[in-house]
Amino acid sequence: MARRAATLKLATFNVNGIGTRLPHLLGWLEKEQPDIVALQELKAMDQAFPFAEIEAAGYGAIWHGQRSWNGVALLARDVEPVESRRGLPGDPKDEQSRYLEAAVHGIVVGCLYLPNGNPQPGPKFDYKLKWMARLRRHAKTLVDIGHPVALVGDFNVIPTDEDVYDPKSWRKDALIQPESREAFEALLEQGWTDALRHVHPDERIYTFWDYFRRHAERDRGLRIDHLLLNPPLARALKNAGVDRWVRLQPKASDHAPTWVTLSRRALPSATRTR
DNA sequence: ATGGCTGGCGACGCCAGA
Repeated sequence: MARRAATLKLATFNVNGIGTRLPHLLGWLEKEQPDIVALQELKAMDQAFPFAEIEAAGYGAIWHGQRSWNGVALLARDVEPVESRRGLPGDPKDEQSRYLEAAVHGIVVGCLYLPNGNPQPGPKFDYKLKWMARLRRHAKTLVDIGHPVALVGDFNVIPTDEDVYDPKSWRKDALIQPESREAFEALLEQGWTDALRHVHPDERIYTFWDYFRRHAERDRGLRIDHLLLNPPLARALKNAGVDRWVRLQPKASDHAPTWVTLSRRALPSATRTR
């Protein structure tokens, strides 16, 4: 029997259309073997989610689709995620599929697709800021529960000028506005660790490159996909990175899978025994 | 300062993304 790896790999990947990107997703799962995966921008209704192919790859899954836009999912190697929440609390009229939460391998994982907010100013930017306020309220209930929690996904926020190849060219964009950054900062101040920045404090490291001017090949990108860890989970953090090779493939998503590895020994025993 | 690419939708151009 194969010995279990000492680390657990948790990743987030905005696929920009699960239909078009299924071959990329399956190729990446096969090569990198993540244990937990949060997906965003399925751009597909529930019945179009390719569960058979994902299950054949060795993953259990839950998903929350939507016609044309949005859509989030959680995958777990060898097990079924145990859903704890579908939709962000705080606005019963919000119809957009942007939040899904589950217990997976002993960790509570919130998968989120934060609104883009462009153009700003305007109603879409207002929606973004309101959504971030709701996320902060919900995150506050999770950060101190004394159990490992991760909030991961496409946050659509460039936290600092070190997280963008050219801040000037993004000056008017919703992703870089002071209000967006302050809301993200306020979230971190609850006690969350920005895992990628924690592991790489001084490096330029991007998770998104737009489709223009060969920006991916020239590594002119943004860091907007984040993995936030609460204190019990941050203690288990071993490494973090971006699978940029996925972005350099033909017909790729504009985002790359972004991940952390976690020491199983530093996690509660439930994650080590079955 | 602007436009450049891409996916989904549903029938060729439009909306949304970031």
